[in-house]
Amino acid sequence: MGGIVDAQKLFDEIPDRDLVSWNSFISGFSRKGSLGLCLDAFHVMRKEFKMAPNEVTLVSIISAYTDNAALYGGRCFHGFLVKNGNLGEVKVVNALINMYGKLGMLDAAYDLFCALQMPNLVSWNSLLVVHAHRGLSVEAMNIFNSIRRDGIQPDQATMVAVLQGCTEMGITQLAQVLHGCIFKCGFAADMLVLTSLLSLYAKSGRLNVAKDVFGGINHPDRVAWTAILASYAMHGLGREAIEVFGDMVKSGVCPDHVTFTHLLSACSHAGLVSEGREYFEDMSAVYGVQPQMDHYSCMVDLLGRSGLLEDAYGLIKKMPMEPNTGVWGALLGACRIHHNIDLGKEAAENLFRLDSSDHRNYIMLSNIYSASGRWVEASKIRSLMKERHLVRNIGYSLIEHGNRVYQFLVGDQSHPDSDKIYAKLEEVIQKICEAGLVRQTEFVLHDVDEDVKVDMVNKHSEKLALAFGLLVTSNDMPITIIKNLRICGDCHSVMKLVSSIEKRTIIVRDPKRFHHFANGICSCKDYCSTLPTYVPARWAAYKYVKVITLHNSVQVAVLFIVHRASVHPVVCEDKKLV
DNA sequence: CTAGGGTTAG
Repeated sequence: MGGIVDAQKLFDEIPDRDLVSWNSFISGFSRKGSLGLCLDAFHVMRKEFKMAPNEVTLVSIISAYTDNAALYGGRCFHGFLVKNGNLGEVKVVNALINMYGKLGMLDAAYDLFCALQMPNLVSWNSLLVVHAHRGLSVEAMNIFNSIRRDGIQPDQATMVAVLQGCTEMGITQLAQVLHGCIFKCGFAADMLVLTSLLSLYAKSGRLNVAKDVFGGINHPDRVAWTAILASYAMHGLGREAIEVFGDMVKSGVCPDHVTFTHLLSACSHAGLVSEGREYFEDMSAVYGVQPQMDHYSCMVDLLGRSGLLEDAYGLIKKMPMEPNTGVWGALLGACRIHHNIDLGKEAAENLFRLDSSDHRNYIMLSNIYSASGRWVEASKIRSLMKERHLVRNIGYSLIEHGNRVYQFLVGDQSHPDSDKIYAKLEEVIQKICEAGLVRQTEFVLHDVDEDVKVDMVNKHSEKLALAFGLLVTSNDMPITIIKNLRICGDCHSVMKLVSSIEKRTIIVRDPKRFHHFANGICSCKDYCSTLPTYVPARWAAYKYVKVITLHNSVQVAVLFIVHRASVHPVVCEDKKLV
């Protein structure tokens, strides 16, 4: 809409047409997210005022490309910079590293970094952050190691990024080593770093250690309080999360929208419907936080899970904004639990309308149909999925033993002791079947015989990891399994029974939360998923998972050599030992 | 130029 004219008119009102004015003008547009105006101003500045940009100008423009996810334009601009010899300034290259990293071109980011004569700490951090944000834990650790090996003193941003990068793996040993680094590098009293650390511990299954780290923070702020509250919620301790909320308010720290998201989710998973309703009312009335889309999702989830499907639906109808996929997804999930096909269909239709590229939406609807024996409809959805090339992917489970992390895929036979693992699994399953295990196979999407279904379910990666854990760990240690998918209903029942029959504590982290199994019950109060194992889209970016998808018999072990408070993870790819 | 906490369908 006449961008150049607007930009010029606006600029005419500024008295000093020097570089500083131009830069503040351009960075203003950049911050507001208007890439078009940003470029118009740049054009006018160069062509009409014959002004040469400096690094501030260029960084603002690159940021605008990044924020607008304009990869093509960004690459052209990169070419323009090369042509004009503008890449001498480290800040400009750092901005480009950030742009490529955020827009998914990690190789380009890496190449730019390597071409730098003198990378500064921000260059390193940018490279680290883009890998950490993609969940590339091993790469993030390698970058962190390089920083330490080069004798560079990491700063707050480095520490935060490496801690975030490791959360995806949820490896306790890694958290402990990084904890050591934090002390060694002088961040023992840094609230931002400690907040990330407690979050990492919580996500590695060590809620108690997370609690200790939180206890060591002087005057925790809103974010730190929210992090510990979220940790309790994630571990299924709804009542405790509510207590934390009370303590937070008592200590004079104001909750914000993120705090309420976790609080409502805690109420939902603890089945505390009336408390959740109260907090939903209070958040705007008492704390001045207006409910956003996420809070409506949480409320729909809370009401829906507890069986109040009509209330949940009523809330959706009353929402002041157009419900998004999250809200409909929460309703659909509730419909699955309570077998409400009509409402579930409406939710699924809305999901299709809003996003027909997400394979989860197909699975959910297909699942609703197959759960009620409507195989024709279920198979229609499945073929639609196939038609649209929405492929299913592989699930895996990680388990620590010694200094190694073992990864099991669905039906994995690559472990050298695979025979023993399968034998142990069979023995355990037989034992718990005798104890009355009811197999849950309704989430198998294929219309096959019951015993085939049981066979498919028996090979789930978490069951293999569990059998491995039973074989190699001592009886007094909990078995901790990290999964890339939600745990399925059958595995969930198996874990519960094994915990009571074998008298073991089993901890399973799925992408959303923890399940603590002990004495035949689970901390999630059975609000678990009952879905087949599909990899969510974001996992497709994982390099080491990709390797496995290509060669099914590759065993990946991440080996950590702990060496003077620095970690050197090495990915070993041992071919299957036949 | 990097920069803490993130739930809800899987």
